[in-house]
Amino acid sequence: MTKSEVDNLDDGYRWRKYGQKAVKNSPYPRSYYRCTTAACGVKKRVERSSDDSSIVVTTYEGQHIHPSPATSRPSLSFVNEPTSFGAGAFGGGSSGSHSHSHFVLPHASSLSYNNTNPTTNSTTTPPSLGSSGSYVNTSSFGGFVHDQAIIQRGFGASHEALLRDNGLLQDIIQMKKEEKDLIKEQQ
DNA sequence: CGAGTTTGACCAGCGC
DNA sequence: GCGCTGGTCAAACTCG
Repeated sequence: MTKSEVDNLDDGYRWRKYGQKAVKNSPYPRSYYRCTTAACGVKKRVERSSDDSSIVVTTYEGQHIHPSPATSRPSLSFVNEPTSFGAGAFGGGSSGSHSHSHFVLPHASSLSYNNTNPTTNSTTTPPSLGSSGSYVNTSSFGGFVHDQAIIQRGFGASHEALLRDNGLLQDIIQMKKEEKDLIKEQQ
C-alpha cells in the first residue's frame, strides 16, 4: 500500500504490463504486470484505492529468482546492499526503490490489509525463502517494513527521522497532514 | 527493430 | 446452464 501519483511504481525491477481490467467496487482499473526477466514468474497487480485515489495498492505474487536490474543502475546502486537483497522477504532488492515518489502509509503495518490469510499461503508452500511457491503479501518487504517503522516513529513523536530520511517523503506527509486538517475544518 | 503498452477477446471459477 | 467477475492472451500499436 503506497501513496503515489503514478501507478507504475519503480520497485527496482522491470515489469511488463499484460492486462488491465475494471474492478468491481472500484472506479479505478486494476493493472496486471509480470516481471520481464525470463523464467521469473513474479506478477504484481496494481490498483488504486477506492477510498483514497492517491493510494496505490500493489499486490506481489511470487519471488524474484534474480537480482534486481536496478542494481546495475549507478543511480540506484544503493539497492545492491547484501542485506537488502538477501533479507527481503521476497522481491529481493526491492528496498530503496520507494525513496522518491511514494511511501508506505503509516497505518499500513497495523492493518491486516487485504491479506486475508497470509498463513494459509505459508502452509501451502514451504516457508523457506528459497522455495518456488508463490504467495501474496504486500507488507513484508524488508525495506518497506523498515520505512514503516521510520514513518510510524515520525508520526508518533518525532519528525526528525523523516527530515533526516527523506525530504520529499516529508513533503508528501506534510501535504497529507494539511489535507486532513482541511477536512477536519470543513467538518 | 525490439521492448513495452493498450485493449478487446477469451477462459475459468463461482454463485444462483 | 447462465451471467458475472477476475485473470490472461495476443494482435495492434507506440516509443526510443
